[in-house]
Amino acid sequence: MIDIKYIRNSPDMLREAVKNKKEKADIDRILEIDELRRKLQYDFDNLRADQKKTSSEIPQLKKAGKDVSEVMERMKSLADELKSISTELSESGNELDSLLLTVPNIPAEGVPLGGEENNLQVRQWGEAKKFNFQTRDQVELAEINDLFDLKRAAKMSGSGFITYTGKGAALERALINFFLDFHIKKHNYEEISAPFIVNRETMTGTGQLPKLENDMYHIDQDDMFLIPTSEVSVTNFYAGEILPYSLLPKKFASYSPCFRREAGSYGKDNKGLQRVHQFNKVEMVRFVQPETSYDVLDEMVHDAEDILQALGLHYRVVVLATGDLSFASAKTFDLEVWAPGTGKYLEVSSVSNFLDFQARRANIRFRDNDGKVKYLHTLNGSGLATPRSFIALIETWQNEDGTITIPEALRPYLGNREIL
RNA sequence: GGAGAGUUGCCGGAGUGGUCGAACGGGGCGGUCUCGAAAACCGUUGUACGCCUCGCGUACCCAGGGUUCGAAUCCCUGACUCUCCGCCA
Repeated sequence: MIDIKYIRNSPDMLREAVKNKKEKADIDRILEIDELRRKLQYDFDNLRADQKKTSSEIPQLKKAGKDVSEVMERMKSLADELKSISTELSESGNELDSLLLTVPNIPAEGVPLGGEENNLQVRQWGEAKKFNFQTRDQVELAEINDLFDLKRAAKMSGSGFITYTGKGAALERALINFFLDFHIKKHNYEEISAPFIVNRETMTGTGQLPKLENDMYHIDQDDMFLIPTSEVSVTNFYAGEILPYSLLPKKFASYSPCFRREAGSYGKDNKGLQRVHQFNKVEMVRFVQPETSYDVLDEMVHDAEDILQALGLHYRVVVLATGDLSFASAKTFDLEVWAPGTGKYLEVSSVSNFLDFQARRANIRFRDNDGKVKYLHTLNGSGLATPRSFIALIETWQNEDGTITIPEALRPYLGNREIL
């Protein structure tokens, strides 16, 4: 959520942000409603002050044995007037609130303008591996090694679902444990495991709602949602709280399945494990003091990179252009890992700084050193998602005979075997 | 799923229609005392919005409605927590 005062003072900044992010928020209507609401609030406050003052005098008049019928008469009409103003006030308040929820975060300075095509590579690590034999892609490797079964998964759940089998299931579980342990031991994250089903308020807190309602699985009976990422539940862990200064900064690592309808994206890069409705992910979530958030953003990108490096996977780091940035994010880096069999870079991590945007929505504050209550900053990033890491790993570490060498860092999680 | 109890400020906990933003206790902070600390004593201690901005006004006692001139206090609906019973991984 963007501070209404900020919108009031710099509406052009917001018009610009809405345009660059290809959003539809109506800034002019917001300004209009805001002004109306404040006028009504002013009138209401004054009438209310009058009512309270007179009201407190009534018992005294009664005690003194005076006739209060005239005062009562006036109070009655005052009460009527107040009632109608308070109705208008709450109507305009509600409209303002729902309009404010449609305003996206403002892209940070220096973020490239334009759509996906303007995403900018900032660095890369390693290089595309050369093979002296004909490489196979994920699907071929999966068949040879019995790693996953898409047909049978579709039978149970439909297209876009996966069933990992045998060694594939073991490898996937190894990846999850490896990711979690890595962040906990090497980067000092605190492990957390929050619910996978959350309510509407929680989805609104991190900014998925109202915009992305159609992209999420919804449970009608209870009006609950399956989380698309554990960012949602973990960020809302502190919703509505004022955290003591000593608690910050807080860093969580969380494993969860992620559920995405991917409405409208059928046929787009969806071969094998590339784009699925349910996948596993280890997420990093941070609650930090405002002045540190951009440093923390860089740190988190490195935290995610460390994993790819430990697995010996070539990748590049890209800063997202305004049009590719998510609704709530001010600045996002994507990690794209090289998948030699598929012949593409695949997005395996997205690390974002939300500044105080989510904190305002979810009402997460902290008491600063000076005793003042302030909104904190939230960040999160994948570290990492398994399906595409899985693809890059098996394609990068494949051998001529179709077997897969396990990268050393992962061997402790797979019975210390060298070959999967 | 059934029955009951509860939800008040940083915490505990009063308050059942009228100067209640809220007694009292604890904690925190400041001060007196002390070489220093403890004890004791004194003071102070919520968030947000608005305006005629170092002051004043308003809102907030789980949430949303209602009754009333007036509600933390009465009524309705809902959420959550706890206890017991049932069911169950």
